[in-house]
Amino acid sequence: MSPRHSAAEARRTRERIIERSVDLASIEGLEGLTIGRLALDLGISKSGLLGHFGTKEALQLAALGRAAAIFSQEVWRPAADATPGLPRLLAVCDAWISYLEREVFPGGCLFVSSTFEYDGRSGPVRVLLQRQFHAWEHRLTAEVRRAVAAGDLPPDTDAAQLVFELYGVMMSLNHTIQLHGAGRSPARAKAAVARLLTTTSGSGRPTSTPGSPS
Amino acid sequence: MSPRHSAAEARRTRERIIERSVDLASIEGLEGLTIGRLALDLGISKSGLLGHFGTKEALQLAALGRAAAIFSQEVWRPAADATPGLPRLLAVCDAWISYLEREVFPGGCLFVSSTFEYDGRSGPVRVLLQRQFHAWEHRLTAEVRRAVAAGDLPPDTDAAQLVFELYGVMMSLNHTIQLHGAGRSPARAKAAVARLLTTTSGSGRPTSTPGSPS
DNA sequence: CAATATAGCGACCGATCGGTCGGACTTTAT
DNA sequence: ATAAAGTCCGACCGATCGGTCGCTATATTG
Repeated sequence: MSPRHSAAEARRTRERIIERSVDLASIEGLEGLTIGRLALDLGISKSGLLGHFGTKEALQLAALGRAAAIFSQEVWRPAADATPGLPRLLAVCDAWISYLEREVFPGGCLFVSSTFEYDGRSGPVRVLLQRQFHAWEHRLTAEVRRAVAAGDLPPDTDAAQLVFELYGVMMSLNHTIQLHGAGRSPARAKAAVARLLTTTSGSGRPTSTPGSPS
Repeated sequence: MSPRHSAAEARRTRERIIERSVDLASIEGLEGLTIGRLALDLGISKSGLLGHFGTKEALQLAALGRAAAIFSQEVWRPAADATPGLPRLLAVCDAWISYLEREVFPGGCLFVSSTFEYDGRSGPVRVLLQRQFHAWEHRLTAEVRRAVAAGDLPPDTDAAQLVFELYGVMMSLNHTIQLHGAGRSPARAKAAVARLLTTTSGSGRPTSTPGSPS
């Protein structure tokens, strides 16, 4: 049906491969993603699939790149319209929590799981992961600093420290969702973010029960 | 050299296998741990190794059990002598950070990485992981409640929320160490814990730069 | 001492892994 | 029309996977 060997169709095939790879890798891991299984899943041949990338590693890098695009689309873009500084930071965190809650990647955030998969090894995949994390960290830190400059966060705020802790909240959320199911954890994550980013005068006391936990 | 087929020697062999499995699994992952590699590494045969456990899954479960014992030894026991409640909680967090900082498992906390490896699957390994996490969570929560009862934490403290956030700090620390190297992250983790567990009157404001960051 | 149990070994199994190769076929460029 | 480029396939490769099956050698039991 239809031309199956045109250049345009080839690009579509490549896209399909990458898309499926991202989903599969989030479940089985970047290494657990196998060419044969992927090809069978897509109804194409192993060699036809591999012809698009050459090696499995190239496919992994492509999948990671696509995952970054999806993450950016899901977490950063919804907050792009918010005013820079604290409002955008809050919007990012909301989108981030929603992204984890909706399980955009069926097996949990691909970056986090890939990091734990590749933390002991070396090679291009690990390097790309490091760069991606660093970039995201940089984006967040810059936003925190903007919030500080705007006076929405205390002037002595340690931006890197705040980002470190925000990360922790999101990783705890991701972990809980994947292992135990969502449950109350999204609400907990929201509460934690609020406590980290909201400097209501008087009480910054941590972890007290919120009024309405929904 | 020496009797190599005695029952006592067999137990020692089994121990050696499990110990090595824990280390290898923390680097390569529970699934990436392969029988052949492990046997070669220990200088024994594949079949001789597998004879002790029957299946790879049994070996994985044994490794997870051993990892739990090590974790308990490293994180819980140093705090066992502290008085229950907040002091013990602080001691646990200190030991926890130290455990991550010293990289007791060379590839990072085995439980965390295993969770991300198995979160999409099912079977005995995942079930054991769930139980182990639940047990640890329970331990921590009980300690938080004890601290609340003793008046060392505010009476309206949400214990589960606090544990959720402590988890996040430790996971962020683990992640940072494994991906970027330790650097300032242990200090950040300590600051985060202090902010979560210390209720100095007046300022509970988050993430301000500490006086001496070492 | 004889009988039994078992630790460990070497050879081997089917399955699957990532990857290669040559050709069939279609599109595109000339 | 013809040549060049490119997509995709089926067959195949060596390596490795988890696991099985006798077998030997030793330790334990009676």
